[in-house]
Amino acid sequence: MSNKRNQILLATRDLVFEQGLQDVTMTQVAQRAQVGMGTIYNYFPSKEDLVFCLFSEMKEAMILGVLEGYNATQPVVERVLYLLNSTVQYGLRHPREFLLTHQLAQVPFIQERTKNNISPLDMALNQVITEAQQQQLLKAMSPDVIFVMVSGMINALVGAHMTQQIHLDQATIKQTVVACWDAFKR
Amino acid sequence: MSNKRNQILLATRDLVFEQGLQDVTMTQVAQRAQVGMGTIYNYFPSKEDLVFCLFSEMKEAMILGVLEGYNATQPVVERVLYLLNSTVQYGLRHPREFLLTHQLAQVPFIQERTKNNISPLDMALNQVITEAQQQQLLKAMSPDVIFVMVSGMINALVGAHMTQQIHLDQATIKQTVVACWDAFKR
Amino acid sequence: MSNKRNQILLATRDLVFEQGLQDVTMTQVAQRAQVGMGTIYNYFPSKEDLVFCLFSEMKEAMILGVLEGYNATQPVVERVLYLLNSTVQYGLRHPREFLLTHQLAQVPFIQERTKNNISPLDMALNQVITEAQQQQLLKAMSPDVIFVMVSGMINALVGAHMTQQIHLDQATIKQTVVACWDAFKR
Amino acid sequence: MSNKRNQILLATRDLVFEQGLQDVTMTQVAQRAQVGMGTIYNYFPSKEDLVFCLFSEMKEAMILGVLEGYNATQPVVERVLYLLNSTVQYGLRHPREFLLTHQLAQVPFIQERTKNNISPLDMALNQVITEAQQQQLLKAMSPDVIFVMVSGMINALVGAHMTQQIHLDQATIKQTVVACWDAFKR
DNA sequence: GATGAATGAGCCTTCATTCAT
DNA sequence: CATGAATGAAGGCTCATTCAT
Repeated sequence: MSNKRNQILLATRDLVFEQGLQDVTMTQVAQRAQVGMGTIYNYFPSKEDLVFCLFSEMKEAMILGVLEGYNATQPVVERVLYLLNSTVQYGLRHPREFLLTHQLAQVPFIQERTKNNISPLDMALNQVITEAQQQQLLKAMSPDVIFVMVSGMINALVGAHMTQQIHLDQATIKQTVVACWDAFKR
Repeated sequence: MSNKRNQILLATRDLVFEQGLQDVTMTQVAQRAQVGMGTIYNYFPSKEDLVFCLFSEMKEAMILGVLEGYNATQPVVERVLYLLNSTVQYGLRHPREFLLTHQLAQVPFIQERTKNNISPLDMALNQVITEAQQQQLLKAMSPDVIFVMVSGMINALVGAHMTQQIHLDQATIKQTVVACWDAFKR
Repeated sequence: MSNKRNQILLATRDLVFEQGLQDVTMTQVAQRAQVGMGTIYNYFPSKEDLVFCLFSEMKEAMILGVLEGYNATQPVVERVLYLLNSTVQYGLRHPREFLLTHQLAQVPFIQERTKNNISPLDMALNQVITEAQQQQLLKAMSPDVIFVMVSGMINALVGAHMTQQIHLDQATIKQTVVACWDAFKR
Repeated sequence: MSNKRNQILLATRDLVFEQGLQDVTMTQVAQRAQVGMGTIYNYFPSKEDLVFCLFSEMKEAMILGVLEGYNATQPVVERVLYLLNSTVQYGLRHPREFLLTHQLAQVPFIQERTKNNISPLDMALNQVITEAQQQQLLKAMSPDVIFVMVSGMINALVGAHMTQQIHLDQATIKQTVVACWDAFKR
C-alpha cells in the first residue's frame, strides 16, 4: 500500500474535519500531507475524487468495524441490540470518521455518486428489522421508517457527543440502546 | 419591510436548496432576485451575512410555527406529544425551510455564530422534558440526551420524506410520535 | 462599441505577434490591455474564444480591405490583377494582421472552428479564376490548384517582407503580380 | 546510433503531427516511445531541444532526399525543373515530415535557433536561379523574391494535398512545375 | 438607493524536469 | 544507463466585492 496515498487521505480527513470541505484547498492538503501538489494528482484525478475516496474508505471501514463480530445466527433481539450498540461504540471510538462520513454523505456530488448503493450494514439492519417484524417483536411500522429513525437517533447522539453537548459513557449508551428498542418493540 | 430584501432572501433560499450553498454565486442570487449585484450589498454586508440571515429567519419562522398553539399550561404528556407532532407537521408543510435550516446549521461559519444560542423551542422542549421527569413520567435519562435523540429522529424523518426514501402520511406520523414517546416513557 | 473589448483584442494581437500564441498568458493580456484579469472574461468566455475572435475580426477586416474597390463588372483580367495586387498591398499596409491571420489559421482549434467557412474573398478569387478559364484565358488547370498556388505565393511574399528577407516596393509588387499572371495564363 | 533515441524522435514526430506541438506532453512521448520519462532527458536536455532535433533531422533528411540525383553539371533549365519536381515529389512521398518541417519552422524558438542557417537546398536553388538569370533565362527579378515565391507555392501545394483540399497526381504536378517556370522565365 | 462592469486574489490543475532506486 | 514517482511553479479561470454612474 502506498504511503503517500495514505498521508494525503489522512491530511484531507483532518482538514475537512477542522475547516469544512468548502474551505480546504489542495495546497493545504499537500502541505499537511508533506507532499508536493502534483503528487496528489498521481493518486487522485481531482479534488472531488480525492474527497469521494476519503468518504468511501471511511464508510467502508466503519461498516466493517460495526459488523465485526456480528453473528447473523443469533436471535433477532440480540442482533438488533448488537447493531445499535456496535454503531454507537464505533462512533465513540472513531468520532471524526463517524461524523465526517455522515457530513460528506450530504454533499451533493457525493450523494450523486452514492445513489443506489446499499451497504452491508444497511442490509443487515434492514434484514434484522424485517425478521423482527415477522416474529411479531416490533410494532407494525414500515421497516424503512424504523430504519430512518434509528439511524437519525444514533447520528445525532454521536454528533452531540463530539460537540460536548452530551457525554456518552457506557451506562448512557446502554440507556439509549434500550430506548431505541422500547420505541419500536411491540 | 423592504421588498427587495425579501426577494433576495427568497432567491438565496431557492438557489441554496437547488444547488447547495457551495455552488450559489452572488450573481445568480442577483439574477434570480431580479436585482442588481450591488443592491444585495445594500442589505447584507457579505455573502456570509446573507446566508446567516436566511438561516436565522427561517429558523425563527420555524420556531414560531411549531410553537403556535402551544399551551404551556396543559399537562406534560400532552405538551410533549404536541411538540413532537407539531415539529413533524411543520417539516411536512415547509420541507425546504425545514431541511435547509438543518443543513445550514452544519455549516462551520453558521455553527460559529449560533454557538450558545438557545431558541424558545429548545427551551420549551427542555422544559417539558424536565417537568416530565420530575413527574416520574420518563426514564431516568439526561434530558439533553433525550432531546438529542428526539431531534435527531425528527430531522431524519423529515429528511427521508423529502428524498422520497419514506412517505409520511398522518397515520405514520402518529406512529412515529408514539414510538418517540414509548422510547422514553417510564 | 466597447472600448475595453477593443483594448483586449489589440493587446492580444500584439502579444501573440511578439511571443507566439503559446507563450501569451491571460495575465499578460490583462496587463497590456490595462484591464483586470476578470474583465477579459466579461467579453470572452475563454482564452480560445478570445483568440478566435481576434482571428475572425482580423480576417473579416482583411477581406473587406482587399475587396474594397473591387468591381465585379470589370473584365476578368483586370479583376485578377486587382485581387492579386490588392492582397499584397493590404499585406504591406497591415503586415501584423496579415501574417497573424495566416499563422492563426494553422492552429488546430481555429482550423476546427473555421471548417467549411468560405469567405467572400475566396469566393471572388474562385469566381474570377473560373470565369478566366471559361474565357480560355488560363491554362487548363484545376481552379483549386491555381487558387492554392496563388495564395501560397502571396503569403510567402508578405511573410518574407515582414522578416526583412526581401523588400517589397511598388515596382517589385508589380513584378510579382505579373509573374503570377504569367504562371497561369494560356 | 542509439535505438531509444530514435524511438523518442519518431514518437515525438507522430504526436506533434497528430495533436500539434502545444498539446504534446513529455509523458505522452515517453509512453509512445516505450521509454521511461527520464530516458528522454538522457538524450535531449529539454523539450525544446528534443523538438529542435526532430526539426533539424527531418529538414536534413528532406534536403538530402530532394537533392538526391541532382546533377549540378546539367543545363540550368533542367536543374530548375529538377529541383521543383523533386521537392514536390518528396512532399508527396513524406507528407508528414514535409508539413511538420514547415510548421515547426514557424515556431518562435525554432526560428530563433535557425536564424542565418542556409541549407544546401537553399544554396542550390539560389545558385541555379542566379545562373539562370545570368543566362538571361529569367525575368529581371530579385533571386530572393523568386525563391520566396517558389517555396511558398510548393509548400502551399503539398499542404493543400495533405488536407485533401486538392489532389496532386503526376499530371497535375507536371502542370504546377510548368506554371512555376512560366511565372519567371523571360 | 439601484446598478452591473470592473477588479484581482486565490483556486484547481498541468506538466517539464529531477533524482533516488 | 533506465525508470517513473515526486515536485512546484505557473496557467486559466471564478467569483465575492467595490464604485462610478
